[in-house]
Amino acid sequence: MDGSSFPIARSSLPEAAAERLRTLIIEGGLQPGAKLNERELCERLGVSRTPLREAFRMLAADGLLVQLPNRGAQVVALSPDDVRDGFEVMAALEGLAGELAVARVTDNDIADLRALQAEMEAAHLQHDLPAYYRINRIIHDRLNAIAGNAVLGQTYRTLNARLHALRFRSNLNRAKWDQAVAEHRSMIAALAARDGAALRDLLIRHLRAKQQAVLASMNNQDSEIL
Amino acid sequence: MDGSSFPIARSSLPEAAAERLRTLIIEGGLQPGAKLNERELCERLGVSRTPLREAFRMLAADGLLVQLPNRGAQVVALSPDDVRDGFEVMAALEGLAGELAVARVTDNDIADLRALQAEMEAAHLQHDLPAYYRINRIIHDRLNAIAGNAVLGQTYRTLNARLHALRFRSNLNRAKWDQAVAEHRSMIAALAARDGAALRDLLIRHLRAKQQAVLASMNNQDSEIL
DNA sequence: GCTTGGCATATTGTATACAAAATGCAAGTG
DNA sequence: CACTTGCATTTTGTATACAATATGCCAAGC
Repeated sequence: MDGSSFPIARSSLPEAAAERLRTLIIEGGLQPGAKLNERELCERLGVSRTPLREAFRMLAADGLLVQLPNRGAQVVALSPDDVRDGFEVMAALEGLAGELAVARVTDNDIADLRALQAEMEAAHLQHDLPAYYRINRIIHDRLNAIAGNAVLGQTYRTLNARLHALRFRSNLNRAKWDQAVAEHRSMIAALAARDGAALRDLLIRHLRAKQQAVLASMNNQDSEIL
Repeated sequence: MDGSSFPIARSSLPEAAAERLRTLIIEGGLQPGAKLNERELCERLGVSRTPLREAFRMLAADGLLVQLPNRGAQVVALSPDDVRDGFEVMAALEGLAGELAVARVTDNDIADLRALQAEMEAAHLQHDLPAYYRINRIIHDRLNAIAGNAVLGQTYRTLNARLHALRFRSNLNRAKWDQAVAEHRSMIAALAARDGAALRDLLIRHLRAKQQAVLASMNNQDSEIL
């Protein structure tokens, strides 16, 4: 592919519908387990059933929907086992991303990440959880971008979307939050030192901690929400 | 999910069409880069365009097809970069499978794997390459099953299908074949010893070797086919 | 009173008709 | 002669009509 092509990605109706539904599912507009009535959704999205059904197939392949023959589609409701399994795979993927990133990271990348880390620590100091989550996500995405593996990036984003469909509020108490921020600082240090094994290890531990927190909040109704 | 439900999986027309196309792509009935004419495929598969298009969406989500707006679908043609990236992710996934399998493997599992290993070595001695590939695949699938992570299994199978769509004939010469068989023996030993780190390491090396072989055969027209 | 059978309704599944876009070809122009 | 331009044809995109299946309700039987 040379740089002279500018493919206009006029997204088709099925893609647009899928994107809209994806957002609704991840942001909670459609609750886990919710049954999706085709005719009703057609009206809400302003498309006919054919493109909507193609969108369903796409989202089902991503694991955001389950389609039961002759009984329609519903938003996936992840079991604790699904969450455990999903985070285990995420940890392996992020670990790989760390190893690959070490081999390709530039000094500019590290400077960018340090700036993001500073923003994140500021959000942490100000107890600004939404900003923290936002920057956190950007940092992880950036790491994946540095890794430069398209298949990894695609797999990561798909699985991440599925886990986010939980709309989990992990029981992120103060101690865990402090811990997570510290881990991020170590990660950037490992990346700057080009220590792939250490970075992989940190990322896997980081994800395991998140896994434990999410699983705990799934079991505890009264989990501490911060 | 309790064990008392027996959902009859009457596969729908789109699913059946997708399965048929998947087989055609993986086994070479449809060559990489081939343009898929909807009307023609409808006749060949005996379905109308609506379910066929839903099948297209499913396969595109699996990465077996690419769909260009207003220009139809075509079988994916993987670049060397895609292959490199794909095998890197596969290695990470198999490594995880090894680590997880160690924690759950039973003595029966190990006995089964040893029997498969013996079959594989017999195929190797008889230079029966198809049988070798078949048993090899069964062993890797079995390892994933023992790992008991549904998300991992799903991700693994999808990516595996995409890589198999290459219909690669790696330049598997005698030395590499001997090496691969020996590696398999070591893997089973590591599993029997419940040594997760060693098994992970072996699996990753094993996949890296395969990656190199496939990449080499992509570059060399005259690669040694055995 | 609870279950079962059958009917009416609603919903999903598939085929097809129509619309929009791309493709290929031929004629015209510099 | 190469390049463009316009038209006919093909192909894809979307909506809708019809078919098949599931769902819910009510009545009848045990």
